[in-house]
Amino acid sequence: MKNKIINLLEESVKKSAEKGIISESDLSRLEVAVPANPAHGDYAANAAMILASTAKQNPRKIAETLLANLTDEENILQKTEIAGPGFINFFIKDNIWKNELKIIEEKNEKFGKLYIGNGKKVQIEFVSANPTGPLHIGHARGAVVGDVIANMMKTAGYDVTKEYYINDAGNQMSNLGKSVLLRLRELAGEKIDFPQTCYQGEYIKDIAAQILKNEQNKYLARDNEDKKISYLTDIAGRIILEDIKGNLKDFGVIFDDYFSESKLYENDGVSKILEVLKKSGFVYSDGQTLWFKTTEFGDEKDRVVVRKNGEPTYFAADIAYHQNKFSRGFEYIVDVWGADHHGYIPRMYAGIMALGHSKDKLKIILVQLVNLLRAGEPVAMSTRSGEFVTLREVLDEVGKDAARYNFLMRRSDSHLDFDLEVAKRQSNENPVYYVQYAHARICSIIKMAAERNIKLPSYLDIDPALLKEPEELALIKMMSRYPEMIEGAVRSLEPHRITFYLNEMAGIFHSYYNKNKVISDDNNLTAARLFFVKTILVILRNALMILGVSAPEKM
RNA sequence: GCGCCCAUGGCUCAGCUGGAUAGAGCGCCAGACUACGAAUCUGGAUGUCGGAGGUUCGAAUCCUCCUGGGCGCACCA
Repeated sequence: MKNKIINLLEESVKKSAEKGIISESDLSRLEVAVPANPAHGDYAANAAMILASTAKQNPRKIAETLLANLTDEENILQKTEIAGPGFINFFIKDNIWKNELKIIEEKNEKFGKLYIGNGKKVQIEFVSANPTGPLHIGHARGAVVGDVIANMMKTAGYDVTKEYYINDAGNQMSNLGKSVLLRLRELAGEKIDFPQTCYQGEYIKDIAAQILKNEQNKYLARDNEDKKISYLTDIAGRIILEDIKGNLKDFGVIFDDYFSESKLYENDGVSKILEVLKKSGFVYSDGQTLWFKTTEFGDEKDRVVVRKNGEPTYFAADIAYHQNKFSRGFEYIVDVWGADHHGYIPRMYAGIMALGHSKDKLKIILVQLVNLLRAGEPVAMSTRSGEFVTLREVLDEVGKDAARYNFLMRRSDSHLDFDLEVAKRQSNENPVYYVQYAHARICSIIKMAAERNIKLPSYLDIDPALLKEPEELALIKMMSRYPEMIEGAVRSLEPHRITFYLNEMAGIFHSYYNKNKVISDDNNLTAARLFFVKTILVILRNALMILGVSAPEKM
């Protein structure tokens, strides 16, 4: 619908320009938006004000010209008006809006699918937590945001791959092996002074116990320590990664790929990239140390890529990793990071730009930390002490739907209070149930109709003119704009727009439900309303599907 | 010290990339089930959009400075 208005306007601008009445100007700033106040029409355009600055004419006069040259071939406009400083307000005929119901019915689960992605290959990388411990609640938010962004982009016609990057090459990993070794010896009865720098969590003991059971005492002797640690690192890493995968799966997050950092080092992959950068002059040496000139791309200082001891840094691997992504044919890359990594952004951009990739091929989404509460009181979280609430615990306690929905209720770059008590409460404080309840209610109505042998009508069976309640019209417009909402969410990569949309829509529906009976003695009215609520179901389902939240038929 | 991100009713947050009179939810008070599901609905008020300038037809939104919070500033990942 919005596109139709834009087309009408563009035609008019062209026509007016040909006639020389106005000088055609940049149309890229042309904006058609839904006004906050419904009295200002279904859509409003700022075209006249935009053109006024270059044309040096009164915006209202330009608006008049544009309207005079507007040809509404499809006859969709009820009226237009010029308002305020030069807005053009468009009022669309009710029957045109109602026509959208037919489209929703026909497209059904495909309603809201877009083609703006055009099959473009996109990779979205998220979570990517080191397999040194279980996922905690902070990872959960990133997991949902990444997953839903992926779903949105798929809906919009992108060819999306979800990837988890495993940092399994650093010394945090060998620290894991060391922690396990020490706990093993402790379990075997030795008195161990367990260092602060090691992983404190209980899960380390569990893993140690498991290994001890399988392999008895072969780690007790003090020989070949490095070898033992490396072996234990490998085993523990695998156990933890399997646990992570299981948790993510139960959270509804399934990755297409798990990409191991160590793979980057195969065939000297990392050094080869550094060699390339050296040749192009972005990498220079300072004694044994290799530096990357990230300052050339706006970073505060240059960054080390190979340490004095000859080992490449994490950053070096990350450059190679991103090059690898491009080499695999991804045309657009989305990284979802914790907000505490924001200082890393200029470096990452420098990395890809030095390798000849345009900056706009990479988009980094920052997800702010989660403030965990229980009944309003902060829950102590400390990774060092091993005290944290895991994703598993959140899932067990509040459930997948409530957890996911709660993480999607704010923009990802703003802090989120997550209250475990509120999230599991089945009450009006919990929007997920508000939306799901609307869905279950409609299912219930449809079931009731079936029990009374009332056929579920299709658009051709009903008289759309009977849908004339204010809530009906509001919902019809809102549903028609669903694809526009999705498009906005995709362009801005903002999943929270979907939850806000759903809350609003469920609100209008509940209000409508309380005022009006769907099933009544009036057969024609019943048919019209049954069909109408059926289309609401379509939108709710499609949107919840993108969020990875279930649409229950009863609750 | 330098850099990035925030600051919107009592609380938690939206505000469609600069638009018209700034919106929800929670909480508070008072009401609505012999009616398709009360996990619902109806009504009631609260704002110098942290402060001060600037940009223009127009600013919560963009620029500068200040105040107050969060986070970064490794040859860690």
